[in-house]
Amino acid sequence: MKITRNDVAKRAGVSNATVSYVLNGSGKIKEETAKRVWKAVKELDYHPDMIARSMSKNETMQLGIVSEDVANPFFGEIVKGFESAANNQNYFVNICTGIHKLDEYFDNFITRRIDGIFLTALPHKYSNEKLFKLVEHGVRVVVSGNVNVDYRRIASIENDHLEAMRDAMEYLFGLGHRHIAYLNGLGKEMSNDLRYVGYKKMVENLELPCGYDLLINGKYPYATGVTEGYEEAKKLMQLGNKFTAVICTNDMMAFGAMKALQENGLRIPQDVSVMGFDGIDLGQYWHPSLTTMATDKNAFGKKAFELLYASIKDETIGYYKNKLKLIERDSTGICR
Amino acid sequence: MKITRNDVAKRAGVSNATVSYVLNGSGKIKEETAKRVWKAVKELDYHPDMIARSMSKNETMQLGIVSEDVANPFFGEIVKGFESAANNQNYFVNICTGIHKLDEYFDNFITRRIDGIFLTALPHKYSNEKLFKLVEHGVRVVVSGNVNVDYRRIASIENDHLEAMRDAMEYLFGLGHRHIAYLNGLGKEMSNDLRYVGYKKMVENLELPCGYDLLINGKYPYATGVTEGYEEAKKLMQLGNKFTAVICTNDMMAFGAMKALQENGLRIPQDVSVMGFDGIDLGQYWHPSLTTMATDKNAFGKKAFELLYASIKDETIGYYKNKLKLIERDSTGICR
DNA sequence: CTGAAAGCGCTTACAG
DNA sequence: CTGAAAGCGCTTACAG
Repeated sequence: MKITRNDVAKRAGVSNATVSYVLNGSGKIKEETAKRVWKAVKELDYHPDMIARSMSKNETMQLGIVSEDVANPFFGEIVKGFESAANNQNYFVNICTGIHKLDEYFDNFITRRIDGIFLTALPHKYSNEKLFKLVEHGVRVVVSGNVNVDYRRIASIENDHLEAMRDAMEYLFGLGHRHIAYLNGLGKEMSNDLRYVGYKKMVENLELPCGYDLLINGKYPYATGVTEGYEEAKKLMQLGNKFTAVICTNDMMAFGAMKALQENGLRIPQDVSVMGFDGIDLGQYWHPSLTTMATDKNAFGKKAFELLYASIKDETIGYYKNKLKLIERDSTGICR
Repeated sequence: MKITRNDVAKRAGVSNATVSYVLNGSGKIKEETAKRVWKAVKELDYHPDMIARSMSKNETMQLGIVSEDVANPFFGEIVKGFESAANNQNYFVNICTGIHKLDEYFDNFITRRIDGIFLTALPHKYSNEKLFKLVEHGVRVVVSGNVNVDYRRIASIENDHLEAMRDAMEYLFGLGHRHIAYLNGLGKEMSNDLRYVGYKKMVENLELPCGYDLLINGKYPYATGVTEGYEEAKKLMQLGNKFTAVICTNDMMAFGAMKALQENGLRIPQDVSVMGFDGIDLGQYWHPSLTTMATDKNAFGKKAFELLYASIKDETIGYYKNKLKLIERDSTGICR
């Protein structure tokens, strides 16, 4: 038989309500009564029932995090930062990999009365309409990677990819590079990634002679794994245009790209410089180690939770723009 | 105002119970009545409340998966396989990173009435006693990586590391290697990892002249990231003993080890062969690509779910031993 | 084939 | 300072 509050109450010789007050620290209960209650709890090995609590409190203390790709260490680190901060406030977090249609997840969040979610999936996977529906049903949302959402209605946290791309391009420019390629993890039609936008802008600003000839788009809608980096680098080489540096949408792609370039006898960085985005740990062990625009992933996840928490507690719709930092390593060098 | 079953019932002109029967497909309801109910559901945009359902059904349809290190792609893939299979049976899965003390999580599982968990964390993080307590409280468990647990009481799934290590050693032996090092991700005191046991056994069986001189233990209790591989390889070199091949506890460690070896001017595989365990995708893009003992991660995760499901549905305590497969790539070669 | 009603285990205003 | 009781939104035997 399951031990309930009633059992505890009986054993402690008090009422149901008193047990609640003691356990939740609400109400003022005589210390001596409280002691009896705690004693009964221990003796019976009583575990409160959160389901029943959720029922009456109308909050579940559960949060969801929808992440595009848990197998990418980049997201893994963010998730850790988020979860750690959430646990400190007694939230339990559900991680959803987004393999299935997100619509199903969204319905699940409503049906399970999840208090809030952190949504890092790409916008093409869901409609903003669905997002608002979620909010209407009482699920708080913090979004990342969706430039089209109205940030006055939905809290959001973004990497400042525009600025980061500018820094990356200026860095390579400073090393003498004028033929800089960009391997885009997104399909052609997806113009909502600011790295893409930033790249095109910087090609103009720096008046690069290559123009857009070195821009390789990926699979629609989105694929940024090692494999894609490898394949896009192959495509770039097949084009036959001159290039001396390659920027990739993320580090994983950069790993794949390096592999392809090396297989073709190109030395890094002597013949071609390569850089990525994200700053995952692995980059420093790659051969050669990877220059990258790094995000402080732990802080990012923590900040995401804080925005969500603020949204739950006092309806605050926050917005946070995260700055990336250049980490210079061995995969980039002076243009010869 | 929240829309409930009562609202639907009223609108459809039926009772509360009838709505339940229709939505759950239980009971025999006239088709024409059912239609009215579904119509009302649509019109009101009604979402059933799982919390209330859990309350009366005494099942939450939530599963937990406790994974040592979500940032390692190896676990990420397993998680995906598990989650995918679970979703097909309408389960929702919570992924727990195990950053905090697992005891807290365990209490959480009870308190939240999680139907079952897949526990892949290392045994030193929890006591078997705690595990049994979980089961007593109605939480089903499938465990992995705990050789000490009684597999007649707790369902489990294990990689056949003993056999895999034998295959790995015989493979290297066949290439002519007689001085084979093992970089162990676990601390000295942890003898419950079968790779470690298998290594020592094979050193004996093959009568390797190196004996145990090339066995490097890791940090207590457990650390198998790139960094550890790097550091242990350094230690190995400092020892000054002759070695021509290196086996690592997992692929991530192998990456770090390769880096350290290369930094010391050793060529892979010309001067030293390196292999890992796991078979993560990244291995094929490394430079040189990594020879490894691979697990079918998706299948592993799926199987884990099936064991858990069987345990929930009909109290079956299953056991499954997973076979690894040698993937030969460029990081290993004939001993010169 | 359908409805009235008890029950799941908590919380919390309201009395006292 | 403590208790009796209503309520949270479902499910499901039991009647009819």
